[in-house]
Amino acid sequence: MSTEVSSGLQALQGDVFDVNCPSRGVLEHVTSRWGVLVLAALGERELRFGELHRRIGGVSQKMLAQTLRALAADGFVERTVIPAAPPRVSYRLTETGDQVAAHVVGLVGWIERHLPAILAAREAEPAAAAS
Amino acid sequence: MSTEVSSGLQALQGDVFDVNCPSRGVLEHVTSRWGVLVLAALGERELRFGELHRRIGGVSQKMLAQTLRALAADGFVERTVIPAAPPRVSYRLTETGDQVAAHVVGLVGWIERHLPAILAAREAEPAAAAS
DNA sequence: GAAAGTACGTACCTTGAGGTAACCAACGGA
DNA sequence: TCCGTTGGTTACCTCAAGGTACGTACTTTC
Repeated sequence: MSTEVSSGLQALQGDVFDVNCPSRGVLEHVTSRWGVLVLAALGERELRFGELHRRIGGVSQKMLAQTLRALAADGFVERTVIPAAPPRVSYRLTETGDQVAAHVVGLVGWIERHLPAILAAREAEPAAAAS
Repeated sequence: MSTEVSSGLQALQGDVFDVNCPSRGVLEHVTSRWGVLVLAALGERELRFGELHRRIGGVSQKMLAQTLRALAADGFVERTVIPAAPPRVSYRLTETGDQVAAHVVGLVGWIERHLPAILAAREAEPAAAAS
């Protein structure tokens, strides 16, 4: 078990292999379809809502807002409202957000660099590519 | 555009921010709900189907098989059948799989270690935790 | 001889992720 | 005066992710 309180002491860390561990939730926010891309985009620099929307191809405003809310709730992203004529909102990574984003950017970068090799392997193998 | 063939030259790498880039598919296999956990589990050592099933809390046999098929198709996981009485099947990371898994393990490990801090931040903030 | 373990495949059904579209409020510009 | 921009929210609907359950084929164990 993980992060047990019942025994009187907090676990020092989580265990993603445990179904009930709250780390599962955090992991799913971070590795969600749009969560990864938001973190990767904000890993480059601070961005406004519209900029994020344009940067991440295919996101709807709804999902972008929802993803940002989840990441903000976990303390990875900070939301700043610039009180201007049409109020502009800026998003940047927090200190902890910067650390997760570093891992995410590393993963994403690896995939981008090795994409040709992966694609080649796909066609070579007779295995079915589902999902 | 990414991995363009129409112009006569293969792009050297993908771009996850492009909706049509095939890296999106690979990324979603790797960061899928069970994909992350399978890679993390196999990052520790080679495992049989049943062992994976027991290790990863909450997976159904169906999803485990499906996830393994997708990861095998991308060339991250190698399937080995041991021709025994009830044929046993073993799964291990390929060389490229080992590299992605390293990133995934790093990310997962970071989350596990920082879980208490994240949970504390969640409660401190008034933001709504959705999804 | 019945039950259980191993490694799935498949049919069926539910849930929720996620898309579309409309609406809002405030302001600047034509 | 009406339109467009910014950053959303909300309602509605669809489709696929994913769970449950059962079948299979062969073997060991009780």
